Amino acid sequence: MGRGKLTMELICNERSRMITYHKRKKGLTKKAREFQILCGVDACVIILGPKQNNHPVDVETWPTDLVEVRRIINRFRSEGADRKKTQDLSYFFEARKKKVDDEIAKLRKSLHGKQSSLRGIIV
Amino acid sequence: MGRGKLTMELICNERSRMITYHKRKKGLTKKAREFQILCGVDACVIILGPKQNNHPVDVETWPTDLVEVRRIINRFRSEGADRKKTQDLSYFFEARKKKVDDEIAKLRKSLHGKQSSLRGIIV
DNA sequence: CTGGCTATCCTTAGGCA
DNA sequence: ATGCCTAAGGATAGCCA
Repeated sequence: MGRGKLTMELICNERSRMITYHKRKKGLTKKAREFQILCGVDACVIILGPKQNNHPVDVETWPTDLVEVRRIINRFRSEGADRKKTQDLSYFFEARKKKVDDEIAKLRKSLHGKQSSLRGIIV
Repeated sequence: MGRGKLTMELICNERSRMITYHKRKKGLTKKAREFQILCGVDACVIILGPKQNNHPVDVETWPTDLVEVRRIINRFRSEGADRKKTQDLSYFFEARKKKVDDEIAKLRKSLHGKQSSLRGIIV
């Protein structure tokens, strides 16, 4: 954009990169805001800026209200994870592991005093 | 944009809203991708679509890899919260309270046997 | 709905003060 | 760094097939 096309790769010149960082950070959050308003949906953007010497990392979010950000993350964690269960392997395995853990816990509980019968069985 | 300006408010017509939803969702994630590549930063977008009858909520993220999304959320939780300590009131007060509590604890400890000198002073 | 098309508006890279 | 300016390229609302 601007005066001349930009190849889609990391901007080498640090000064240009920082300027573009600030400009596009603003543009991205603006788009998120418009998207949310126009379409009436929850949209959340989290930006973790470049590491700078003697500065904490620049953090920017949309919405700016961290309570809102957390709310959307929580919705994502529950509804999003649910939605993607069959697509995302790690979630799948996490869910399966939990199920197995719960089963084991239940067994342990109901088997008090029956330990002998479990000799040689890994529980 | 497009043919004519758009007022920044919820699009009433449901059909138009859905079309715009899909178009802008694509645009937003593209911007996030470009931003990440050009500037070499962690950027994460979470979109929770409109509720539809007989459909689970449409969830879209950038990056599409949920492991990456979680990594960025975790970075945000740790570094982000840290960064905003001085901006976010709840964090600010939490931090201040802790500091005061620590001071009080320290005082109490070092003043064993000197209680009389604190008579009338709230500690 | 799904996928182009395009007139218009928007974003922004590079300059400059 | 900090903030405007502007030309070019990008995004997209409304249409149409």
